[in-house]
Amino acid sequence: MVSVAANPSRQFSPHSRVAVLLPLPLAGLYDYLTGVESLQAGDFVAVPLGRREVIGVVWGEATGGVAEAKLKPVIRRLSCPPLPAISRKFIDWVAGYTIAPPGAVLRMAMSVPQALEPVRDLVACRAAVVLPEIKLTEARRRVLRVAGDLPPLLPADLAREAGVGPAVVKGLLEAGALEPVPMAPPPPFASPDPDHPGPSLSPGQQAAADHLRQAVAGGFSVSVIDGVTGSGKTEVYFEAIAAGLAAGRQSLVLLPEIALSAQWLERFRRRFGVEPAQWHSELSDAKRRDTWRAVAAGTAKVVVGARSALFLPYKELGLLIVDEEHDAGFKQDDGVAYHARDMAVVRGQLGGCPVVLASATPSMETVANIASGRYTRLHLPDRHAGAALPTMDLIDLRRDPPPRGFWLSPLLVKAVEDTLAAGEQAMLFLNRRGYAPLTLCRKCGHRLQCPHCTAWLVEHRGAGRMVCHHCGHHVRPPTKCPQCEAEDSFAACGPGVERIAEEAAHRFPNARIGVMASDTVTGPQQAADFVRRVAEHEIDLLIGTQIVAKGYHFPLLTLVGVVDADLGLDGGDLRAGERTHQLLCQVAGRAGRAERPGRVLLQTFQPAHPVMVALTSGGRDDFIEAEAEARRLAGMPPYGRLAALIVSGPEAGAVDDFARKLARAAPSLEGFQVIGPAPAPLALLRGRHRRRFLIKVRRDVALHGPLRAWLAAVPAPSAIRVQVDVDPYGFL
DNA sequence: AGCACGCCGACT
DNA sequence: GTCGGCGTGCTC
Repeated sequence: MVSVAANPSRQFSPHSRVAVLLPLPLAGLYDYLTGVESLQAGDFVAVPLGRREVIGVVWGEATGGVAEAKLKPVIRRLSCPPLPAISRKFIDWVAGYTIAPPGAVLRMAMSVPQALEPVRDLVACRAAVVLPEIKLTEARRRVLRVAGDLPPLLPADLAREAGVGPAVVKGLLEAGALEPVPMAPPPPFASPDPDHPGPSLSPGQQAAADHLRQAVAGGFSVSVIDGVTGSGKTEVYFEAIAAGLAAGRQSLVLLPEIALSAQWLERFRRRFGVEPAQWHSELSDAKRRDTWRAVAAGTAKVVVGARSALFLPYKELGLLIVDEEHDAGFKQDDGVAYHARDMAVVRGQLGGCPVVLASATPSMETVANIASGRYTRLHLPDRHAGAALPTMDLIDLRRDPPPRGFWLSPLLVKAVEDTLAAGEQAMLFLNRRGYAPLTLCRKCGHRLQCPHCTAWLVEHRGAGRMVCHHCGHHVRPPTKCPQCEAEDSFAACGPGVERIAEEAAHRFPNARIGVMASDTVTGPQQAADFVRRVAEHEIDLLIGTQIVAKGYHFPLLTLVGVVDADLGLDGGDLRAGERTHQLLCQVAGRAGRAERPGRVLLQTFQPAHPVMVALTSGGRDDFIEAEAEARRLAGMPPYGRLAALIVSGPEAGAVDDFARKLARAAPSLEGFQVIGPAPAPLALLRGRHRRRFLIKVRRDVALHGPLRAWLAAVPAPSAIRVQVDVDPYGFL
């Protein structure tokens, strides 16, 4: 099934055949006749498919497995630059590894169909010198006035400026009252200046930067910048980018939450004088199109983006950087299930260029790769500018519990009061959106549940809704219990950030409180605005979920209170301990980054848990060693390999039947263990019943071959979907 | 992924 | 009697 792109320079002469990869989840390549044009591998072509026209990519020689009479000719070759050979190899590799159809991977690389069409000459318009005889309506007058006052504008912009519909402008153009003027193409992405004066580096940073500069001059390598929050990892890898720029090659920086990293962009601008090209889901169509083209043309020298930026058609990528490499946001669970960090390493290998991973809390996978000598560790032990690491202390909730119906221990309340009294800022962290995670009836015990998922409905009091966090289903809070019909009998159980905000407003009546969660802060603009309000001290007490843990820097923030440090430890998840440790380290890093010392208080019921001990007695290495030992003994990643199969369908019975059939056909091989079927962690999701297999494979045993053969031997009925997740992370 | 074909309920 | 719901199947 893995199709390997043939000899990249291969030409396909007229009246022969080519294999074309279409950006669809089809099983393989489709053959076409070349027509009168000569083609080469990588060319974008329009081809007929059924009764529609689809754009695909010439992948190589025809596969020949289809009847002669079925072959149709290629319609035309697009004039855009061909998809580079490395991109094609990468797509094949990712498809093979993730057991996804290559076309599904190509689709990620072709997310901007408009970018493939020739650059359209934009035509602006200005008022004609000689006004022809036309009927002047009020709308037309406004347009002509604006056109006279402003430089030539695109018709759509002119209409907007004049406050009229586009038809008015069109009419004036046709009448000759406006005349078209050719407009300059959109400004190219400004080249970042490697010699722009930037901040000076500490000796430790300098040494790491020197190593990276050398790496950029060589071929494939993986370096890991391992440094506590505030140690200046970003400035170090900026020097690698500078070296890449000097060598005239492109660099890619992957961030887990690009849309929310206004502060990162600002740092980049300070170092290089301009903003980099950006790639994320909130870009406008026009911006996406221009960025895609600039990446393909090689004029976008530095791209910062979310994981999907990995699949852009770089002309000459010379460096990949994955910041916060431990972040679970790099794992895509739907569609093609891939981990952007791991695929970035593969992309570096295929392109023969260095890869840099950066984190304050490297993943167990990365730690293992450092230990085996595959990755080189660059350690930055100190916080920049001599700032001290925050002190971390536990609040034992068994000994110092909050009053009934409250969630903040008196010790934490006192600490917040002291901090606010000193004119500093505090943050309360709780990784749970909404008001309360569970609502039940006091009379009969009925719990409000999502009709489509195995999940409770979460009360969002601000929005006046009960929301399912898995499928988005929402209802107005019911007044009567759907089970026993008791009136006003509901009790909110447990806290979410909204409830903590309510408690904080009661405890700290004079504090200006701001809540930051993914449902209150949506989009880069709002995030930037919120960050500004905190930075300018318009907010005293910041209350937030995961989203506040990510890389923001607030000089006056000296206290972080973690409301529920145990959250995420239970659930039997393989990575629960690792993830909790990383998240809490990340959150702790928000405290006291300037000259003011920071303090972190962790509320826990399990003060003896290895994660809590590691956090408070500074034993990160001990924790990692213990975690690694446990994983090694259990044959779990990174010392063994996992794959997950999710079988899903609308009917529970049919899903079970098929899962049993799969189980009977499971390969029985030494070191290849099939566990399941079992109800998936979300046994019902979006109305689909789900069963899960876990495949646990020894490191020295092949995973892909047997897995592919197994799946091919048991074709799924059309109503049933089998999702494969190699190296699963979360719950899929 | 589209877009067909195909077979059962509420409309002109 | 038809319009149209979306289940199933194919596209070189």
